Amino acid sequence: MANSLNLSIDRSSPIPLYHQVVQGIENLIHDGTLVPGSKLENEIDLAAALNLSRPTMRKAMDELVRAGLLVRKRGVGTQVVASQVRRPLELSSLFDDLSARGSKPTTDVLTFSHIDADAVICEKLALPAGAKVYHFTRLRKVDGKPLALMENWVRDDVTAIEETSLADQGLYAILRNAGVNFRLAQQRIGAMVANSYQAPLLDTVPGSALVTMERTAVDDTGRMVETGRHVYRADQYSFEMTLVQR
Amino acid sequence: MANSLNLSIDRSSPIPLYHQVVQGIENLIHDGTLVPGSKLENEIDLAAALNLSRPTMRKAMDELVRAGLLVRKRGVGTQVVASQVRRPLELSSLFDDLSARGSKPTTDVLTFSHIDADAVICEKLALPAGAKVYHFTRLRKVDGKPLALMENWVRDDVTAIEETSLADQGLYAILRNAGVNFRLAQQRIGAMVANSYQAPLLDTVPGSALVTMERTAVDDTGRMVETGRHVYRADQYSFEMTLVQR
DNA sequence: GCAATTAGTTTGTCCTGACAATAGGATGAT
DNA sequence: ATCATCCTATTGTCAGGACAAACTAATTGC
Repeated sequence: MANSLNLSIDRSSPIPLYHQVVQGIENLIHDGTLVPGSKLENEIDLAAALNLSRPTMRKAMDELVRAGLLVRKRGVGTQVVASQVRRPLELSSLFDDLSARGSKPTTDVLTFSHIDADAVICEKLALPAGAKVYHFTRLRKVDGKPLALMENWVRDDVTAIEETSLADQGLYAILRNAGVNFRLAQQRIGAMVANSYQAPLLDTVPGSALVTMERTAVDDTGRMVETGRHVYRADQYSFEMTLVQR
Repeated sequence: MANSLNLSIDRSSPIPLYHQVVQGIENLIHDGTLVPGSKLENEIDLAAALNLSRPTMRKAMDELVRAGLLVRKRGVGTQVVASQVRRPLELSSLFDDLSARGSKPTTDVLTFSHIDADAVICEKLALPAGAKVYHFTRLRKVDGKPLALMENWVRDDVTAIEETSLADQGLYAILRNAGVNFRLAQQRIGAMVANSYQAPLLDTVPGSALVTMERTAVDDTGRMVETGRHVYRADQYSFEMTLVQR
């Protein structure tokens, strides 16, 4: 069972060795070479087989354990988790997620303004009173059918935002292009029933179930760049994630 | 700004050094000694100040970065994230969460049976056809008010479950006591509107919003031990989490 | 004055080596 | 046969060193 993984490591590549191992094992699990429940060789031998040091091998396996693909037990070994693992939902935008799945998301910009932030928004973005922010609401459709109604506030000292660019691409893509490196986000997921404003926009009826998501995103300098409140049609969207015990 | 952290490391303690550092810095952030946005000393000096090696210091900081408390940038340094940090919601049970918050959760066991798993459950728990499982539905109340309606299936080869013990403690506590070490869970969060069965149990009206959660938990041997479908009153519960970019 | 180069700081990656802790099976004694 | 003990395999923790890459700021050259 414990066959040495058939991986190729490119030491001249700019991408870190441990990350190459992560991707390699991920692929082996995805294409079925590593079947769920099977045991891996011990990390010492694996490292030797790939001409890597043990810490590097360990770092790769750590990532996979955190991602929920592997399970380790001291004195026993490492196993492939028996589950059809979905992407552990990292910090990404809805637009990117949908695009990656092959759907074609479109965006209608419903409102767009550059305004003084009210007290609540100043609080959420840790801005001084009187700061200005971009505020806009968008309707996200996929294959022509409405999926999400999104309201966002973005601090205006990171980049200028044009209404037209919001129609073309996701908010996160715009901010990334402007040099913003997102690091983490605080998120809250709940539920509500559609009101008479939301229902027609989402092509549903008042009283139908909606998933709500509030998020505030922080960049690599510790600034809170963006906060927003989104609602999704519950029959077309839900949040999947993998929780890992530490 | 860059004052050496005032931490005490106990080398004789059984808890790992890096974890002591994690807890120490967590406490400093919580009690306000390390204010949001402030810069930490560089890892080399910090390690030296605590008489630790750099890898150990780094491992501690890695954890804190993953937990969303710190933000690092090459060539620049490490900062405390400017956010009112909530617990990143790990793999824990509702019962434990509520208890930790000081609430007093109670449980009504509505149904309890030991049955043949149907095809869907066998699929979810990766069990062979014809395997038996425990199936039960519970109503979780806090301070006497209903909060969640929970339906669960547990494979029966991990431990025997008594209906009476479910009323006293959380499911995860029972399984942990039986020697089950949970490692990860796949989770999906969505929304629905209360139907005529759920509404009276949750002390609300049909048509009100509910948060739905489906979860399958895996233990350290890779077995899928438990799967369940829970619904929560949307006005009393939501899921909070911190997403970290890797 | 302004841009390009350079130097210094800090985190990122990778290596080697060592010992500890745990799980599980093998072994031995009762 | 059953229980306790030992042994082995494997992961967990920790140290110390080396170089690379990215960012900042100062210096230099024009």
